[in-house]
Amino acid sequence: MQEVLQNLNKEQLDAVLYNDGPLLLLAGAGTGKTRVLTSKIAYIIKNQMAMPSEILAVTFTNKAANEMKDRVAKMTSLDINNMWISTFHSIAARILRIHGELIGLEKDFVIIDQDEQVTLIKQIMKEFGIDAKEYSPKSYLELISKAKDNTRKTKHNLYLYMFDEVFSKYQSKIRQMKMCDFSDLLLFNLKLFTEHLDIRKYYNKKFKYILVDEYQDTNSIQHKWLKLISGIENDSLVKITCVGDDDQSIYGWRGAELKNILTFKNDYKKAKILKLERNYRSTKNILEIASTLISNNKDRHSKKLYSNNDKNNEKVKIIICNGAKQEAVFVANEVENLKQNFNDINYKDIGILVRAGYQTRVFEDVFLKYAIPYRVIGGLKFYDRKEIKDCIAYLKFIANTSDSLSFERVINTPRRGIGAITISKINEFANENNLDYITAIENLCSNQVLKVKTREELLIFVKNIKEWINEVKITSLKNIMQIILVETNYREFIAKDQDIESKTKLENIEELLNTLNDFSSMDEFLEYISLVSDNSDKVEFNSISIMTIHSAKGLEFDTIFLPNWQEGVFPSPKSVDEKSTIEEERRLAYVALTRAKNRLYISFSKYKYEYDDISAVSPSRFIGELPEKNIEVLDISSDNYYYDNYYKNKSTYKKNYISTKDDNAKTKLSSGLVKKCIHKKFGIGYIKKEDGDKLTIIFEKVGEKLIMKSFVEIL
DNA sequence: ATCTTTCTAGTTTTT
DNA sequence: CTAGAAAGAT
Repeated sequence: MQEVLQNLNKEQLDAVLYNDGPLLLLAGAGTGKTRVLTSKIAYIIKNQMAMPSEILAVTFTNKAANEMKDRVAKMTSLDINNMWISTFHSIAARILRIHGELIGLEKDFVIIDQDEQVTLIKQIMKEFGIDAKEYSPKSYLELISKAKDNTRKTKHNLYLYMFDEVFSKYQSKIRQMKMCDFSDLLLFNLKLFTEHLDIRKYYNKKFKYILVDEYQDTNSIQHKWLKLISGIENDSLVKITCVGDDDQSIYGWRGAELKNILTFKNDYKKAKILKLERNYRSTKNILEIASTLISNNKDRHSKKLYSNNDKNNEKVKIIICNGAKQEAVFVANEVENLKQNFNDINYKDIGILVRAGYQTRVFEDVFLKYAIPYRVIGGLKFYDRKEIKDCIAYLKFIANTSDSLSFERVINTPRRGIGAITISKINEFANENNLDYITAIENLCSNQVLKVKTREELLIFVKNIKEWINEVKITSLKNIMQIILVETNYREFIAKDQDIESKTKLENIEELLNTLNDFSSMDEFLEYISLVSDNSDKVEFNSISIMTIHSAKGLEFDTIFLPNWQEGVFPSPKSVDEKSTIEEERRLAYVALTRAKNRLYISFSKYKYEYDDISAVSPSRFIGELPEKNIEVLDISSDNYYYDNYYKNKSTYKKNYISTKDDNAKTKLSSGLVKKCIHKKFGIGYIKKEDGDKLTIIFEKVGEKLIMKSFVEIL
């Protein structure tokens, strides 16, 4: 028992030991909230206050859930598979798989992904004759999820042409395809719990302790769901522990309601409120600028974070740059400087956090040229790649031949000579007669409506699908995928585009096959990719992490770079008019600042270079809110070392840009390599051997590769 | 039906 | 400038 409680401070210990009723734990950034949660679970189990299966721990991300599982497993050496530690959505899905049929849900419902949602909305807009230029499909989707995620029927302040019609069509279509979107998972849970009291009571009784992470991010459905599953209506001393930090609430745009955490006592009248205020992560300078910044917000619980960390108390650096490119070059150079001057700093200790996804690109460009290893976290996910989606669409269609989205993806990939007209005929016929696609095609082909060639192709397709449907019952997922790939000539279809990307695509497909090995059933796999799959790489290699601030929440790095702190970027222009959203932007800034342990760099540009146009921009208002005594300003905006006429003469710049790096590169260069080159994907390399139009190149990042001459630029 | 070219609109954050 | 969509050509 002692080892579970070891290394906890007084505040943390109090939080772990309080188990008499509802508890709200306000845990500031870096105060060890995950430690408290995991220690609490371990304590409850070791003390035999509950069985592992009687504990429910809810998180927002898979990353958080996995981390919690790992830590609990280490502390208790128990099988964590018995425990309900996962995201809101996974738990909701799990419950629906068991009881969904009671409320008319199919046992094998599929979760719709984002791309599919967009496709579907586009389809519906077309049906209603809504111009996609005038109204974006995304705006409909946004409003739909807003409407769904809000249990209170507040009227939305945004009106869209024919929104109600689009909404109800969307809903009926996804139900027709046996699909649920993310909001549905929780909505159906609410339905289940309200219509079937016995089920609700079963879960109230089953879960003796409920723990909720990042409570400030709950939306109104999740809030209601928690009240139902915890059984608060019948028991004012229900054992629920909610951990959160109102200052880190950054998902308001997704429906999160800050008031859930601010007015916790309204829901749980007997609640105890505890605070964690000792920060173990950051230096005093970092903590002070973060605290000062966030104190400009009005909507918050008051709290005072403090730190005893005196080591390496460098001031926070503000870098004034000329443009986005220069900011990236500065970071690249500074990274190398740090690595040279401090032995304990490595690429993996460095994080670059940006406001929006598109900002990562400049860094990718520059790091590739500098041969600095990096990875973009949360960017393009494995399962979002075209080739992978194609493969999965085949699997999904086999599992559900009413799935129109997978059908449309699959029917003419690879090319079968089935075009838009044939597809819409099939669609129409299927809809009118309420048939699945296979039956619809068979019926259509039995008369003479379609051309002979089209008919032949369609019948082959149908025959294949039927075979695969049978085979999937008797063989492994990997095998069926392999069969599909061979019989559709999918690999050849990919390989015929002879670009370098086709090779990686083929590799991705092999990777998918490997992954399929881990699953015994289709359902399990589909659930995994839509809810559980983590987009972070499994192999953790030593590289700089580049990501959005949103996806950095919960993480920490020795050194953090925060680029592009300009008005018009951060705060995001879409949020400057409303007070509530500007406070959320400030919280986002607070999250960004508090990720840093020892070193923090904030930079901004004086100019933006956009669409071949230059305009002046001003620094973010948040920079003006930082206390001067904790910062140090460095203006490099006129420094040629970083700038080098790039915008006046691209080619000159490119050469200078590489040459500034040459001295470093030479030291890395093993002897015998002569000609230097750049590859779009692999970065800097040295040509070892030339054989006709093929080159053997040793890349700094990825090692030796055989590459076509035309794919590299020789310097 | 498919491949090629011209045009045009555009950058928040995600389970 | 660039991705994606519409129009044009085969």
